[in-house]
Amino acid sequence: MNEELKEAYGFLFEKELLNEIDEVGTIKRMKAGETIIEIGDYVTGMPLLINGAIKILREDEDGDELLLYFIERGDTCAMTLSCCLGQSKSEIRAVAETDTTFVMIPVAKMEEWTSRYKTWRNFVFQAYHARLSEMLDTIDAIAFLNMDQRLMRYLRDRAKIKGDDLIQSTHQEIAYDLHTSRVVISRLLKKLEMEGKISLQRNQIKVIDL
Amino acid sequence: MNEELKEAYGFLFEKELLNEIDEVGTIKRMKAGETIIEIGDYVTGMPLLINGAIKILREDEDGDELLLYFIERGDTCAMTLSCCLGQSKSEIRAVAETDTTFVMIPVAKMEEWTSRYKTWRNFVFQAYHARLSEMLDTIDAIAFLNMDQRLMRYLRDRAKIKGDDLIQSTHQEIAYDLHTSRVVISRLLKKLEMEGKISLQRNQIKVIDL
DNA sequence: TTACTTTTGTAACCATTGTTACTGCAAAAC
DNA sequence: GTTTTGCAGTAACAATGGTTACAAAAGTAA
Repeated sequence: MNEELKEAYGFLFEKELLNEIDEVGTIKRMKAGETIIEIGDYVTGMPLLINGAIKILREDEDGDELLLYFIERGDTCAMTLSCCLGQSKSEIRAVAETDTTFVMIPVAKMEEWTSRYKTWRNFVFQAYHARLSEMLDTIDAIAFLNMDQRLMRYLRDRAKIKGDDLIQSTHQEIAYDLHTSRVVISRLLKKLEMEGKISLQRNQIKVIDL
Repeated sequence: MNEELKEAYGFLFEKELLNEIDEVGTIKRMKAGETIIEIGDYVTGMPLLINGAIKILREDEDGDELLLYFIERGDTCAMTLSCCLGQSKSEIRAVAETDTTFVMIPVAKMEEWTSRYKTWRNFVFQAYHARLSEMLDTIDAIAFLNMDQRLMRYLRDRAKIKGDDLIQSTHQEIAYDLHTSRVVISRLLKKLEMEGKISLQRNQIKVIDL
């Protein structure tokens, strides 16, 4: 049995289910920045995240992006899950935020386990629950917050997920995630630096106190 | 067996499950405008919508509202569902959009049925799926559309749900749903009227061609 | 070193949306 | 009928965020 799998999911699933996962699942590893699922792709499996983090993005017709939320260890992508059950194409893009490891479960098994294992069923429900909550948070942020507050939230999230106060990206990349322009982000970052909340260098932002 | 229940859910659930629903569920009727669930309420049951429509709203700390989506016949509120399983308080407000009839199912039964009935399980998954989709649409609207397009979308939705081109509300009510101000809505409605897309009277909007 | 590319800083300006304030009108209450 | 209340129309202005344009700085390659 794969050790990483056991470590990440051992406390959730019984031995029997873990064995089945180990048997039919395939371990995948992705480098930070690689695209895991593209919009419109047929969803062939469901990823159980073992290590790292994945960011989930939405896109409109013009190709404008928006970050929806991050997925971390012990989580799965309920959106993918949802697509699996509906046999439909992906409505979102998934990109590795850090180097990641996950187990890919074939669609067919998911269905079967849902009736056989109570722990699996609970896991799936809890995944849906978590995703709905994240979506609500995202909606709150877009609808109720100004860009400066959204930016602060974003920086906090990124720092937390990386477990490090140093965020390595360009202003342009942040602008894509928040669906705004580079100039706006530069402007607001400068303001945050003036307020002593962050410090700026080329390609990196250090979170001091957000 | 309740006839309305059979009519709305007969094609989804087997006879046995329908009987159980009929037995433990209580039929509720609400007038348009009545609040069904308030934010912070403990969720004691899950509503299966038989007739009418319910609108689901989100609120921020300042009491500012935002319409998330509508629920129609044959649907349930996945948010409520999610709260049930998590034993938590409601994160949203549900208000009857039209006069509505629904069956309230006690939380305990839900869990039980999830393991016993495949049809129920599918129904629950499909409800989650539908809700995630609606949330995505909502996010798209807020993030990618301007207020005039959001307003058109809103009017179309309301007309469709009511099955009638005549929408009865004040500009202020619309402003609340879209989380903007009355003046902005009046301005945009006037523009739509100029363009021949709607006609305006006090307390009502007639959709002509949106 | 120099030349080139990428990233960031900044100013000036525009567009959309939000705010305040006031008016006229319609319906309901008296 | 008159008065009162709530709704809608509109103007003027403010705030936020988006756009264009250009310069300076930092990093990379030659």
